[in-house]
Amino acid sequence: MVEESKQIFRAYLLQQGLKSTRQREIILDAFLKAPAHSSTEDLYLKIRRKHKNIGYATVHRSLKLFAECGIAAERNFGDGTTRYEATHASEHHDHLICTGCGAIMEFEDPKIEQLQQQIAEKHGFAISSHRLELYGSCATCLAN
Amino acid sequence: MVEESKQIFRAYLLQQGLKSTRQREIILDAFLKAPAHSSTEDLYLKIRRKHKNIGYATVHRSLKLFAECGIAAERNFGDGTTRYEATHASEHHDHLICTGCGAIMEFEDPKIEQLQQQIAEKHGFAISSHRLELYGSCATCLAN
DNA sequence: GCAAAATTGAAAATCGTTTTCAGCGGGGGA
DNA sequence: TCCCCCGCTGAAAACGATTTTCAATTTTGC
Repeated sequence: MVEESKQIFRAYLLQQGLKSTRQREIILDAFLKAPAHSSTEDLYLKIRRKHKNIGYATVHRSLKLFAECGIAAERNFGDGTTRYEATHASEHHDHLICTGCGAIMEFEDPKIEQLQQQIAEKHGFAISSHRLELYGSCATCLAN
Repeated sequence: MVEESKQIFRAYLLQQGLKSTRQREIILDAFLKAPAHSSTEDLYLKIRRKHKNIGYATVHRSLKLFAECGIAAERNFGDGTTRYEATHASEHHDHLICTGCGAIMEFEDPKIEQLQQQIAEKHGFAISSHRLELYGSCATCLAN
């Protein structure tokens, strides 16, 4: 899956007349290894540890590129920072977010997707994407 | 419904030891009359037309208060600005957002809510709120 | 009315994000 | 291979929305 993402990204660069650079490879590697839902800052700090000369702006620009070519998805859970998630061709999924400890869990439900489709049709609407987030307390936080 | 919201707000102020002021009443009035999904800026400019001496910060602070006491809900549709929506004890609803013209439509679907509940239970999770947004093209934009 | 405490408005600070710009570097063509 | 064009980079500055600061003002309980 990681290799596939890399190939998609490289193909995208080629197709768009963009260049393959050392930095982009480093950032791509770091991104694909990082935990899902990392922020630009998270990733920047992580990369910074090994590569002192890579700038925040470059990390930011690379993440935008990843999102453009489809190997990453931007997420926004309302805490003011944008997070990125590798999509590596996986099924779409939604999120459960614990407002107590900040834990983020993923789930998918075809039935909900299907109902969304029906609602859109009823409004003459063509869905291109959606977001569904459930906020509350996770099992661990409930136990305390 | 408007009256009910006003009473909830006033009760909240009292309960929290906060003060009822001319500005808060003006902003509350304007908020309850404004279109759903107005931004702080929208509301500020609207109020500014009649009350030249009410500051942006006060509008902002009041909206936060409205959200705190439950008569308003913060929304964030990914365009970088926070929008507020009067809840006046209405049923919960979700949003269809047209990425072409920016139109925002509302819908509700008890079946989806129910499925969400089931998913949460499966993960030992207690939902306190959720958001569901469908992005795409509205009927009008599709016709063009 | 008085005093204590909260509120206000303007301005400044802050936060994450995005752009600028001068120098660097990739890679196609000679 | 060597150029050269043009995209890329990093640091810093710009940006836009949000939040805080602070001195003056207003509200509220007594």
